[in-house]
Amino acid sequence: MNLFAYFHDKIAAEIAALGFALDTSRMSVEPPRDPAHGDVSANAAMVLAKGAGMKPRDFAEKLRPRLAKLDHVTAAEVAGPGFINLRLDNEFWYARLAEILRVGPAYGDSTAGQGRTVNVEYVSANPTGPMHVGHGRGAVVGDALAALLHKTGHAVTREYYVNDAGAQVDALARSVYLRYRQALGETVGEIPEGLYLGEYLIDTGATLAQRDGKKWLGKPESEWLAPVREFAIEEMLTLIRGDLERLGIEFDVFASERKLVKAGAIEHAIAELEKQGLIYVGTLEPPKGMLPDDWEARPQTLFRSTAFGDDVDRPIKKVDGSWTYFAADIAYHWDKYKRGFADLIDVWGADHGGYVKRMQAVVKALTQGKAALDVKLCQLVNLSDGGQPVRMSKRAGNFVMLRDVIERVGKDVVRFVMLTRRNDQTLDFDFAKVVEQSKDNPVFYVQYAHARARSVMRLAAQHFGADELTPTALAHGPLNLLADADEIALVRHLAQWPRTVEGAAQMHEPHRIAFYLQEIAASFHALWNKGNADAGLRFVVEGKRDLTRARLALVQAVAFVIASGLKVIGVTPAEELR
RNA sequence: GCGCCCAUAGCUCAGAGGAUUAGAGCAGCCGCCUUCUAAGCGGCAGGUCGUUGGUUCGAGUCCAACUGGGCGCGCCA
Repeated sequence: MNLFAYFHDKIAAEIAALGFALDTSRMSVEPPRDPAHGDVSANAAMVLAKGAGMKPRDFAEKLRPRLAKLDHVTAAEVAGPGFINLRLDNEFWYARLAEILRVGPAYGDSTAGQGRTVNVEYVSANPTGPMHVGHGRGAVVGDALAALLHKTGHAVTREYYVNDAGAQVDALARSVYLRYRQALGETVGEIPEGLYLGEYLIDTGATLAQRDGKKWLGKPESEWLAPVREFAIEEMLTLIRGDLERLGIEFDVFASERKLVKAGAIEHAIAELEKQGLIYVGTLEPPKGMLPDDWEARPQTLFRSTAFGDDVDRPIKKVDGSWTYFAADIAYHWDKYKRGFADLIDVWGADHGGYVKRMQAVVKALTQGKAALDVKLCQLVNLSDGGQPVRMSKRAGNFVMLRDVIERVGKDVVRFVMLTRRNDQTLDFDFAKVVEQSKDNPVFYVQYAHARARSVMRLAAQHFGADELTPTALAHGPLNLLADADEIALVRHLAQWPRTVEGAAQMHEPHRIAFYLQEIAASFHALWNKGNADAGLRFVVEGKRDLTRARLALVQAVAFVIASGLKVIGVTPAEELR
């Protein structure tokens, strides 16, 4: 259970019992910043005193005795401008420990989402080549966020938008055709401007040659473009699917832009906007200060996104009359809404930052404000190897492929490291550092804590029967023998897991999970080391079976919470490290 | 020029509008292995939370302006 939500309800009930009909939704119940102030801190008095016609401290004093009588509360104190701080007895923490053992890695699961439908769209890399490291960051952030929302009781759909229409896939088809001719013995020379240079396309061209033989040689583009394009997209998606599989990511939906276009979804969406008077033909002001060389004023078909907070209205048609990418994205987001999603989340690269406002504007317009779109922008990943920057150039086609990174450091390392920074901070990824086995490496540090916990349990198995070490047996053990202040402190910390999960889910910030796990690992390593200094504080104490069982309960709970967190991140907990 | 993101210890970064004392890690200094993994732990030292205003009982957190950095800026996706 989220103990802070629990006490929020308790406190709200006591306020009601005092005869006040006040809105307690603004009241926060949190851990105090300074643990010396207690276990639970409520700002009720400051938020509610005005409504009750009282001074905050007077209100707090009136409420205090009632809270002091709540179960497991040993003290209620009024502090500062009117905080009410509660201290809880050890029994409460033993109950939390037993709870963790009872539910195992499902600890932290919550119904906060109330089954709300959420669509998390991430990766959505163009089907023009394998995934690179930047895609990897978005992939991990999106996937962990989806897992987090699932854990908090949302109905989550993981979705990948395939940009299989438009100029890029035409360029892909031409690039593959070139490699196809090459595979059949032609000399193609320099790859022309605008085509893809990636060496992976050599294989694709060869595969096409193998499948179709000389069928397309010497034919006009109008004949081969469509079939080659279809073939190439499928090949690229196979590559991408392979990359995702290596990362352990599985999508529920691959949404095809081409299918949407074919079904006339763009026309429908634009017609809807037109009905609302949000489409017009006009001429935009040139961007100030940075004028494109070939700029000339011309009338365009525009979406009035300024009506919803955007800076300028946005074109939905190109000069040749075809739809812009934005127009397709309008249709796509409306489609998501019509499929029943009230909450939309897009995970994009930071270079798409300029599109956030217009997309949110569209979602507002098409759903009459009933759907919310949150866009998580992921900053760059700076690759280095032992401190030496790894330079990438898309132009030269030598960008570092995600699969190579996974092959070198492993899926678990990639996933964890991608969450060691907020999504909107640039991330340094050093090949040498992330596989280092030291406390400087957060992945290792957390894995080591889990492995240590498992190691203790294995050792304990030599002294106890298997039936004595099951989580249930441990939960029913003499937990009250846990008396060391650091042991209780660790239980407290573990008991914050549900709140951490709910907070991270609500704020759409999966990195918080990685940070929390590092804290738990640190607490556990510290406790472990107290056993080095004082043998009486070791987890397994010769001749003290009851005390040992109580401590094993704590050790098992640590393992469960770390496993619970790693599951959100998509990392396999290590049983041992070699 | 405009928009978005960012600015917290020497470095890399956390920080849900709250309390006399803003936290980690690294680097620095001093310590801890006869041991369940020392692949670890403890301690010391280190801060005008970019600047200036504003809102509030209260601001690292919210608002505005400014300074500095990243990303982007009509018919690419």
